Amino acid sequence: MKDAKTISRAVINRIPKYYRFLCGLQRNGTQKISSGELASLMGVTASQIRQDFNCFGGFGQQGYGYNVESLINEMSDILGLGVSVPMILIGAGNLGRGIANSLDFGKLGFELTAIFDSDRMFTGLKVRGLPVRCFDELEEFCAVNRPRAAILCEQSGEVRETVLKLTELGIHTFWNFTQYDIDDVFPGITVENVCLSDSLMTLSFRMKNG
Amino acid sequence: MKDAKTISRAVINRIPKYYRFLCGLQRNGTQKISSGELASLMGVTASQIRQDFNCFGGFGQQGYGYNVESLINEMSDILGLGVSVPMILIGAGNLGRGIANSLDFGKLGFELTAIFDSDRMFTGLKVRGLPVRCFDELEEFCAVNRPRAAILCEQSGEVRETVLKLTELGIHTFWNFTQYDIDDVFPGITVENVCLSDSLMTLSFRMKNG
DNA sequence: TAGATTGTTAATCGATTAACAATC
DNA sequence: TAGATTGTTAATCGATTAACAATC
Repeated sequence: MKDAKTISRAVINRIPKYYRFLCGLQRNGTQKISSGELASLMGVTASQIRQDFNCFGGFGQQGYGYNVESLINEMSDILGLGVSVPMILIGAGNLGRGIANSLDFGKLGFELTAIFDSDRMFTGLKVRGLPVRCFDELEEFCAVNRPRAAILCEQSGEVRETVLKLTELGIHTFWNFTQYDIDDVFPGITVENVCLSDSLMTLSFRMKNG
Repeated sequence: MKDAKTISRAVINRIPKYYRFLCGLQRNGTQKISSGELASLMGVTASQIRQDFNCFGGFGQQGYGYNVESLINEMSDILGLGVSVPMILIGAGNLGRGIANSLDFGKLGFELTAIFDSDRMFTGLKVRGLPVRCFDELEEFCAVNRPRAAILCEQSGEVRETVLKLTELGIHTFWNFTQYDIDDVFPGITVENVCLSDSLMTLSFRMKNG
């Protein structure tokens, strides 16, 4: 296996899709698959699949193909899905509640352990069984429970301040749904920006120009 | 301006980000900006900005730079934000409600006109002022109101059937939040897949291997 | 005119695809 | 052994960056 740091973003972004399709195959009872079969199923090239898989090691058997179950296990290990990282949600508005309630964090390598909102209107509201906490509790909660990742769903423009604060409290991984890009703002943090309005604007472009 | 169909996906995906930063500059009262200044603000290269802008036409003035307001207007036109396309939401679960309530569709080139859910438990519930309708009403609603785009937030695996049905009812543009990729499944449709669990898995990988 | 900055061509870089030897 | 399919190298393709002439 290559050093994980050298694997390109393009490859990494494809791994979850492989994982998803392989899980679907397993549910159908498929036990082996060749790169060619998987390629036509997923609408990609067999070359790309073999190149991608070989970033992580030789999972296949020449003349035979890939064993679905062991491939799933490898992918799960690569993605770190078996390691449960405590994660908090910042922002209990519509989008925050929607995300908290709609994902199976346990299957994705995380555990949602707390929800915070600066607006006291939300304090005490139960979201997915967790009480919404006010910001005053943040420091103590982090000291005691040591969350290591945060979902950012704030509406306000205080995102940079929030990230700085959370970084000081030991959180260095951010799943960012706010309007504000935080790539590379602070060295050493890991960020995934999901800008839904950008996504909808590209759809608008493609619909109206396609 | 190049033919829109020849513009690469990489460029299209960057346009909303330019638009977002330019709107921020305008709010600060900035009237002109050079590709170099914008580049350092956004953390990209000036070359890339000039290449991207020139896919759509020469917006700048040599020796001066770009006028922020006219650039915003051009971007808005390119993205089609001024044209309001009627859009419906399929699936009024947690994620569907979160998305319906958290976006300003009017500013993004769409108008949310109806919400449908196959589960009658939701029927009549008001989401963002719109009543959730049952699937029986879908055909008549489309015949009368002619929506042209749909947000897919179903939990079930019936997504392909839903897309086929909507296609027959005149909807060819899909913003897809389900687990099921629908690229190229039906010819002539425009799809933007947003797989949140894929996004979280890539974050898991990068956190745990970075 | 001199300085600045664009628009555009050329060079580089990286990612994808094709080809094929290795091998099960 | 013969057939199939991987792992991996080489070729192609596309996207990004650098360079610079055009021009405001």
